[in-house]
Amino acid sequence: MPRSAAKKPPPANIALAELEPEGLTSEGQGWQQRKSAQTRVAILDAAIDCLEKHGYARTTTQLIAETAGISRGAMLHHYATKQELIASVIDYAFYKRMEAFIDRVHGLTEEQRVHQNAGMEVYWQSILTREYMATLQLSVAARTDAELREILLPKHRKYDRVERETVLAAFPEWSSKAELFELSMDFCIASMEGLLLNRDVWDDRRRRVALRALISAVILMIREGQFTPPSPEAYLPNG
Amino acid sequence: MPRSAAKKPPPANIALAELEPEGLTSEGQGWQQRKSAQTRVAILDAAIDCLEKHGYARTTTQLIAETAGISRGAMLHHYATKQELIASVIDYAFYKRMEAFIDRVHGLTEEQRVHQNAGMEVYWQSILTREYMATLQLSVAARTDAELREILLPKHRKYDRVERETVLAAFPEWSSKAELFELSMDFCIASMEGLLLNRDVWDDRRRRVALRALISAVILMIREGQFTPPSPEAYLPNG
DNA sequence: AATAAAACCAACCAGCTTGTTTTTTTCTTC
DNA sequence: GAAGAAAAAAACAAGCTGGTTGGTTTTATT
Repeated sequence: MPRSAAKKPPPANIALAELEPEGLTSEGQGWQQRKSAQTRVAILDAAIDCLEKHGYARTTTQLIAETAGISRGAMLHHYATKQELIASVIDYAFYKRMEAFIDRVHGLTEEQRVHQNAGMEVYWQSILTREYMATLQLSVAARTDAELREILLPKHRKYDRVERETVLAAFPEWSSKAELFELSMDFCIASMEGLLLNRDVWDDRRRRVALRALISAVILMIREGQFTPPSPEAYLPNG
Repeated sequence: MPRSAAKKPPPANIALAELEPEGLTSEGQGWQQRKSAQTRVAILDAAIDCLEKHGYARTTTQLIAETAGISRGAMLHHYATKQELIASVIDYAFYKRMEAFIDRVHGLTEEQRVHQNAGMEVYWQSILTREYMATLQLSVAARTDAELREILLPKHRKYDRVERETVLAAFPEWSSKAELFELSMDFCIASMEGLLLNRDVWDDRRRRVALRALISAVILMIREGQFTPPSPEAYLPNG
């Protein structure tokens, strides 16, 4: 029942390499440890599935165990409490998503990567994943759940930095304009998240058009240096 | 304990007027009906509070009743089931938010409204409300809760149309370019929602910069007609 | 081969949530 | 003023969740 264990491509940058989850490599020593790693990966993947399909509130330990194909007791042997499990899920989901992102970027041709701004499309792909949806569910839940927020927020802040480094490492030609690049990233992330949220209520055409507008806006922003608002702070009293 | 009942400004457009919630006017006939309306408003406001502060999953009937300052039995007298209550909350929150939006737009000078694009700032204000947050919580919950989705989705689609009409009615000069205006609205809504979600993890400056970039992008988009992406569909295989 | 440890499983308990039912209070109306 | 309806409160029943506990199988060690 355990799913295929995580592959091991060489970590693409230092910041990400440090975050590689432990105890999940199925190449280790004894049969027991290998089995244990497989089970853990199965549990984490099951948890991501549950988070994506049922949201944080309905992701019960029972449901995760069923999805993973093991008993609840077995699961609680590997992750004593739900908090512990969720913490591991956060790390696992982020690492897996970044890994996939890097893989996809490496799959681009130089032409696509530099001149066709395909990076944004790849990033959008990384947002359409189970892993990202699971993370988003946790983020929203954390907003109203102090306990979860205490676990998630520090990790989120750290991963925010690592994500910047990772993306910048994948597009080294922007290193000289790091600040502008990161502003564009922020803008891009926020907009794509919002787009993702409206997926259900908008039709396909509408989403496509909005996404195209977004990508165009970012390209323009990054080309021109920045937009020049007519009266910068005039209509931004608070927020 | 019941809060101040809803004021009654003349509805600003037809589509919105049809949606005015019933049974909430505290000017009606007998004392009992007035009291009943006050209690209902108190319950709905309490529910919005709870949704914003605790999320959908933790918004229990018990908690709503406590927040409203009444017993749970009293609440279930007015709204027999939780579904019924939530359905009313959706209507109430949307109507209240649109009402406030219209009020704020009417409060703008012609200079602000037309030449300074203050409409977007006003819209951002309407997103920073308890009502919007409560709605957002419901939206996210509905994604993984079939029962809730059946209640929310049709309302959401309807309100999406009404919102377009309402905003367009507030900015009639755009009627001739309705399609472009609505595309800009979509883009604006998605981006602001995403921005709202990242409120906790980003610092104040970062949010401000991203918001400014967003507003600038929309202004540019609406001025230039549309952005011209280098290769429109090239990097949009799916999504 | 025997002991220790890891992995796994099943049952239980306390707390909470929702919806129903019953009772009490308050207001309307004849 | 009294009967009846509406509103509010309280008590009850059934189901689910998370964490704990005790027991069983499998693997590692000596």
